[in-house]
Amino acid sequence: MSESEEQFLAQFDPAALPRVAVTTDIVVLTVRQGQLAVLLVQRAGHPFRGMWALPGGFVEEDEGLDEAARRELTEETGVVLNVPRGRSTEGTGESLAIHGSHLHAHLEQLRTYGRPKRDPRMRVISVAYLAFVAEAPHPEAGSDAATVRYWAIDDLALPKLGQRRGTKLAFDHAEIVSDAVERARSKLEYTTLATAFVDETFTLGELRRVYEAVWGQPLHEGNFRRKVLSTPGFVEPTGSVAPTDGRPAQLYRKGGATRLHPPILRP
Amino acid sequence: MSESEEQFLAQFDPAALPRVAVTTDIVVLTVRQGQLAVLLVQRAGHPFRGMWALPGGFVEEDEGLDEAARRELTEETGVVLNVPRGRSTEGTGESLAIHGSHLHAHLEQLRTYGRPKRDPRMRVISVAYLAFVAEAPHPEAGSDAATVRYWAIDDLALPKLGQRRGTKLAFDHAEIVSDAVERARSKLEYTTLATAFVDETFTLGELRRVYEAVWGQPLHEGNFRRKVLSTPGFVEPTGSVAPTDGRPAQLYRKGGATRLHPPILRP
DNA sequence: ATAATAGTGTCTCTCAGACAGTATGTG
DNA sequence: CACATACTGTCTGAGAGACACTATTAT
Repeated sequence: MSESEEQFLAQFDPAALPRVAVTTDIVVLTVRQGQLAVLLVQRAGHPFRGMWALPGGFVEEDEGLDEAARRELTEETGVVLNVPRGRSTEGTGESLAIHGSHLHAHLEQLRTYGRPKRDPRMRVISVAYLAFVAEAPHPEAGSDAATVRYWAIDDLALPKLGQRRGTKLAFDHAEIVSDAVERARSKLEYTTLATAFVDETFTLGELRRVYEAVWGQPLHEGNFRRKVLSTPGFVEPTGSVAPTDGRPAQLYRKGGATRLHPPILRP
Repeated sequence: MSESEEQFLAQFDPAALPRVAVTTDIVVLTVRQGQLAVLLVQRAGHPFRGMWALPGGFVEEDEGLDEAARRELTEETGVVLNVPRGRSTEGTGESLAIHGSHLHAHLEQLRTYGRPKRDPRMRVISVAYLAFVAEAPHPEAGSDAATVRYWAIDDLALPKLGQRRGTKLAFDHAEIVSDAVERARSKLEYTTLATAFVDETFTLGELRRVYEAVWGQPLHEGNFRRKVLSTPGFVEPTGSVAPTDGRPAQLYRKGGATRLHPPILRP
């Protein structure tokens, strides 16, 4: 009766448990042409062959969840995430490379989806991740996917956001993208993560257009500027300027702050 | 080469995938004696026998994740969650029964933990849930656990919250509880979920003490009252009063609002 | 009476929304 | 020049922090 832990572990039988698979799916969001967009792959194999889906796949034996998300993203889209230093469990900023060129990126866990019949192959639990990246050239397809491209959120059928027309996605990926967009909208209110959508240096106009694309509505330029500059650590001036369609603008880089106190609330 | 989806599914072999188990763990938070507290069970079997842990266990074959969380909670603590109507995928309010007496409750997914060696038995992915319940009598142990009790958060060793002294928890449960507390603190800022910690009718003093317990600092009574009453749909007066240690107080019930605009920010 | 909590009123400061106006580039 | 965008200044109203004061119970 009084069994040791070693004895217990030796006798433990994993085969007695239900057969489940664990996958990760990654929602890579970016802003391009003034619109919020998501990176999708067209499925080369069954199930849902030919339909558009989130990049993702099965988690391997001794692989962390974040690690699996990064690996699948690379395999299917060519997008490479470089982890700066250890601590892979939290949603801290990461650096992203596409075909060698380095950009900002942010990766965090979104939510886990486990409805029993969501995958026709077997019981699959999917841990969804959310990444914010700066605008980048269209990636190339990896080994597991036929085609890769960014889709504007407005061109997808996402019931939760009230968009019923548009391209239908595989599995429950429309729901996942919808949750990701809502998370992104909320994150922009309370954190400085808008800077993850722009290049390393950026103008306040570029930063404002990120907010406008994610929230889907125009912001007042002067008030936005006042708000951003009055929040310590949100952005720091670099001293250089960048040309625009009008007067050249000061360039800024991301500051040390992570959370916005007080937040910038959606209008 | 051009295989039908039926053929593909018939040939699909789940045994080729790594062997993984999926569990749910539930962080039940409540406020008792002015302190934020969490429901823990003392483990009756290996691994971590004798240590305190979150209620939870393996997800079964055709069972949704939310459903598994509720079932494990009941088996280990006697706490029964009644789902009001369908729609079990989102973090909407639910009703909770302990030994027959009904109370409010709220259940939502917290985050998924999947570090490769977090469970010595095998690779285990745990989907953690977060529940807010009103103060209730101590539950009784269920079949799978020796002892059940609420622990004040301040009496646990939670590194992320800066508490290094106190009871150590099994697995990575200290990290999970820490994340849950941070989520709860944040939710009280932006949502009306503080009402999930009190009875169906409550005084503004009781509601304020929820905020004070979760945030760990006193709030200004008059300003809190003004803020809550000026937010439409946060609370509605019932017309009756309740005795206190001083002047009797008006009773309120939860209103229809879910999110707070603008939020009540932590001091 | 005092203690304790509920509830009201008000001053001030910060800050967001609105808007006007100036600055500096391009065609 | 017109046009586009960057940037500055100011008015106003909403709301949070601080504080004083009144109300209603128990002991």
